[in-house]
Amino acid sequence: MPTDASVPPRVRASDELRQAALEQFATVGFAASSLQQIADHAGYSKSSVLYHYASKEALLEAAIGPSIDRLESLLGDFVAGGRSAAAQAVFIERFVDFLLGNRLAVHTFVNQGQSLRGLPVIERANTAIRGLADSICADDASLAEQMRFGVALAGATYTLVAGATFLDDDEQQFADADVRDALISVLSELLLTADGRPTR
Amino acid sequence: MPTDASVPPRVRASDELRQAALEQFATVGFAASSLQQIADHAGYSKSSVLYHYASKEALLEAAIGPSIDRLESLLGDFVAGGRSAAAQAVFIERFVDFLLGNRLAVHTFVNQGQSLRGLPVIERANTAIRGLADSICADDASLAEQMRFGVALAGATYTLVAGATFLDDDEQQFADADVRDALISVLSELLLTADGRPTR
DNA sequence: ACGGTAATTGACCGATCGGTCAGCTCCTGC
DNA sequence: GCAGGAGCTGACCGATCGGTCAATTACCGT
Repeated sequence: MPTDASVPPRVRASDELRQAALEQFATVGFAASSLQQIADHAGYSKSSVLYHYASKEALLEAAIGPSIDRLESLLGDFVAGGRSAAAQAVFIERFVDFLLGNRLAVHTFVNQGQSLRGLPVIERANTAIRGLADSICADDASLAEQMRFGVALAGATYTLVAGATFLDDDEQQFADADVRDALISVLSELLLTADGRPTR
Repeated sequence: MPTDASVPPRVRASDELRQAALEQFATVGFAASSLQQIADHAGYSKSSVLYHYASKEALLEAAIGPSIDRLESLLGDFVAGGRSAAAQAVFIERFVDFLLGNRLAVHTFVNQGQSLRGLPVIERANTAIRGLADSICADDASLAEQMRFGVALAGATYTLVAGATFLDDDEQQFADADVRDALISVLSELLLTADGRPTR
C-alpha cells in the first residue's frame, strides 16, 4: 500500500560500486585502482563488480560519464548563448557550480586525461575540455590573452579539485558557498574582457 | 692525450634510463609505467634498469629529485629575500623559468602528488609545494586572496605542463620565450598585490 | 510448490607486475 | 696473461592484475 516508503532507502549495488570506483579513480588513479580494491571498498567481491560492469573501462565510463554529459551541456548552452559580458558571467557561475558538484569526476578526467588517452570516455572528456578552451577564448586573442584563459580554467579546476592535497587543512573547512563566491570573483576578474581592459 | 675529446659525447646509461623513466612517468603516470616499458624505450633490458636503480621508486627519485631540489632552493631564496613587490616580481620570473626548465618533472609530481602519497620523494615535493603556497600567500589573506594565489600557481603550472593535452596544436609551436613573457605578465597581474588593489 | 531470473561469489586463467640471481662479456690494472 | 670489477642480460620467482565461468543463493510470478 505505501507507494514507496520501504523501497527508496535501499541503495543499488551498482550505485555503491560506481561511487566506490569514482573515489578510487580520483584518489589513487585509474591505473593504480584494482577491481579488488574497489570491491573491498564497497563491500562486494571482485566478481560482483564485473557482474554489474562489463569491464574496468565500463566502470570508468559509468563513474565519470554523467559528469562529462553535464560539461558538454554547459558548453553547448554557452556556445548557443553568445559571448556578451553578461553571458560570460552566467557561464562562469555555472562552471564553478559544475566544478563544485562534480569534484571527483572532474579531478579524474582532468588529472588523468593525458595518461588515459585512448579510452573513449576520456577522449570525450578531452574533447569537451578542448571545446571549452576554444569557445571561451577568441580565436584572434593574443598569447597573453590565451594564457589568461588557460590559467583561469586550469587554476580554478585544479584549485578546487586537488586543493585537498596542498591547501592548509584549515582551509578545508571553508563552506562551499564561500569558496564558490571567491572563485567566481577571481574568475570574473580574469575572464571578463569586455570591461575595457586591453590585451595586457 | 686528448683531455676529454672522445669521452664526453658518450652518454651514460643511467642518464638515458633516468630520462626515459621521466618521460614515461610524466606521460602515462608512475603506476602505469612498467620497468619493461622504460627499459624498451631506452633500449636496455629490464634487468639493466634494476642494475642502475635499486627499485622503481629509486628511479622516480632520480628522475624528479633534482627538480624538487631546485624548487626548494627557489623557495628558500624567496623566503629569505622578503616580500616586497620587487622581490615578488623576481620570484615570479624565476618560478616561470623553473616551470619551463622542469616541465616533465613538475608535471609528474604535481599531477601525481596526491595518488603517490607515501613515497618519500613525493612527500618532499608536496611539502615544497605547500611551502610555496604558504610563503607567497599572507596568513591573514582573505579567502578570495588565497584563491587568487591558488589559481595563479596551479593555473600556471597546469597550463605549461599539461597544456600539450588541451591547447591547440598551433599554440604548441609558440616559442618558449613568448610563453615565458605572457605567463609572467598574467602571474604578475594576479599575484602582485602591492599595487594598491584591495581584497577584491 | 515450482521454474526462472537477478545477484553474488570463489575458483581459476593467462598475462604482467616489481624484483632476484647467476652468468655472460668487456675493459682495465698489475 | 690474467684476476677482477663494471655493465648488462635472460631465466626465474611470487604476487597481483583484469577477466571468465560454473555454482549457489534469494526472490519472483504463476
